[in-house]
Amino acid sequence: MTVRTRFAPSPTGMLHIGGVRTALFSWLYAKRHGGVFVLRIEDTDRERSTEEATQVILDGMEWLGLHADEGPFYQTRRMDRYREVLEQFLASGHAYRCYCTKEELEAMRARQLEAKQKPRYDGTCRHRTEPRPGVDPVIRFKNPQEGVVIVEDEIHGNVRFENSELDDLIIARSDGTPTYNFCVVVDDWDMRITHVIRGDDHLNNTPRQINMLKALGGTPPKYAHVPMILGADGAKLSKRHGAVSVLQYREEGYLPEALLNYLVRLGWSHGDQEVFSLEEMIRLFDIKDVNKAASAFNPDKLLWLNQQHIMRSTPEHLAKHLKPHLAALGVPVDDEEKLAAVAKSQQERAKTLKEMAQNSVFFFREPAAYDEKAAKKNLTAEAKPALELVMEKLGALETWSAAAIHQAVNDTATQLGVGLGKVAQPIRVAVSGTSVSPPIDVTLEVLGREMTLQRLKKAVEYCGRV
RNA sequence: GCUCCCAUCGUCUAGAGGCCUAGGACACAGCCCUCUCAAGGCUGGUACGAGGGUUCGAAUCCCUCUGGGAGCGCCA
Repeated sequence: MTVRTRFAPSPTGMLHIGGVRTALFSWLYAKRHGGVFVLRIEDTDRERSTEEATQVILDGMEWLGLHADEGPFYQTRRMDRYREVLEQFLASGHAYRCYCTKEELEAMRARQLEAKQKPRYDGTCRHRTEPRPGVDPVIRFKNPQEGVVIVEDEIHGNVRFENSELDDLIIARSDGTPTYNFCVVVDDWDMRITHVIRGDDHLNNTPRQINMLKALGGTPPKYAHVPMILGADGAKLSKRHGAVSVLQYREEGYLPEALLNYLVRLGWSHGDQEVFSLEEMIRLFDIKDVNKAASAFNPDKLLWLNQQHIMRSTPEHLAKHLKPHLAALGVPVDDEEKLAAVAKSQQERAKTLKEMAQNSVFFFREPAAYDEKAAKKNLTAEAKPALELVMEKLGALETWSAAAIHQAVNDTATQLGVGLGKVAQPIRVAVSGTSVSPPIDVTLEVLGREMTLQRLKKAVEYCGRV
């Protein structure tokens, strides 16, 4: 049987890393088993669902590369099917119309809470035969009152629920629209989902869903309820630490594979390995190995992993992702070859693409001004002779290569009887405007002879002025 | 309140009875390397929530407690 998994977010809030992780687990599981990954948008709550949130889900999945093999399906377009099953349940006696008013329900709830009981519907309308005038009924599922439901969970093992703990849940509102738990069951069955991988906040819903599925004549899929992600402070994920739109991570300069790597390691591991390529994740990941306990989101480790992935990337891959960040800084680049060379020179010293872009602007545009401290320390009268000499040597170079540049810089230091730093640092400030850049030979090579000499000339003049 | 879930360094985790004087990673501190920043290397501190069992032996199995989380909506 082909493995079929699904990711079924509701577009009521922003897609954040918690959702992305369950999506990733489902996607990985499908890929690993040569299965099918389905995307379904659960938008039955017309009040709270937004176009914007739907778009974030679609864009986020696209950016991360978690492509759906089927879908996106929208629940709002499946209303006819839900109505059909509703009628079927009503006809077969698996469901009934309930005429209890909201006020009555609230009163019942208050009484039960008062008596320190679990609030639940008491089944008043189970045997009602006549409609109640003036009340638009809801439809309730007639849950079995005896016996147990065993949820066979890939992560938690068998979890046992007494049917006597469950009540008759509402599956259609008084306006006739179906509710979440019901739609999920119909959809998962219709879409022939074999593995339901979702947050463990749904574990308690599962026995009801299994009961409805059985009423539908279906057989339960495999379940895997994955632990939730907590904020860095160990509390529930909030906007302060990670509960932001996934797209935020793109803006901040994270590589999609780095975010995925971070997320896959939350609650899952493979020996001591920390860095995983996408291929390794697919090959090594198994839902059975996922931990049961919730885990806290650690931005520092995500940052470190991003750097690891940047270091391991090909310059071309980096260039592709770096480009929009440079553009955002007002530096549109069309020289792909130079962009790749820049990325290569920076990939060992940037934790994010945003940072890389900021530190790479000087390769394309002359700095408006020198960093004050850097200039004061390095563009001094003492540095002037070094800059003049190295400028002369660089100008005379036959080939403009890192090796040749390295030689020229070294020779300058030797000739002047000073350390390499006394020559390299002033050059660095001269060309980049700051005291930080890739190794000076590489920097100059990528920058090109023309811009190098031009900026050195300016620096020499600057040294003369102070 | 009731039901269900969970519990190893600050954080992510390894550990499926002896290999554990508990390993790795992030972060932190120090040192080395060094043209800057990084990267890399080395060193260091910090953890099995508590109490009972079972066993020759328990982080690992069982029970109780404690602590945390989820669900109990005409939300998803």
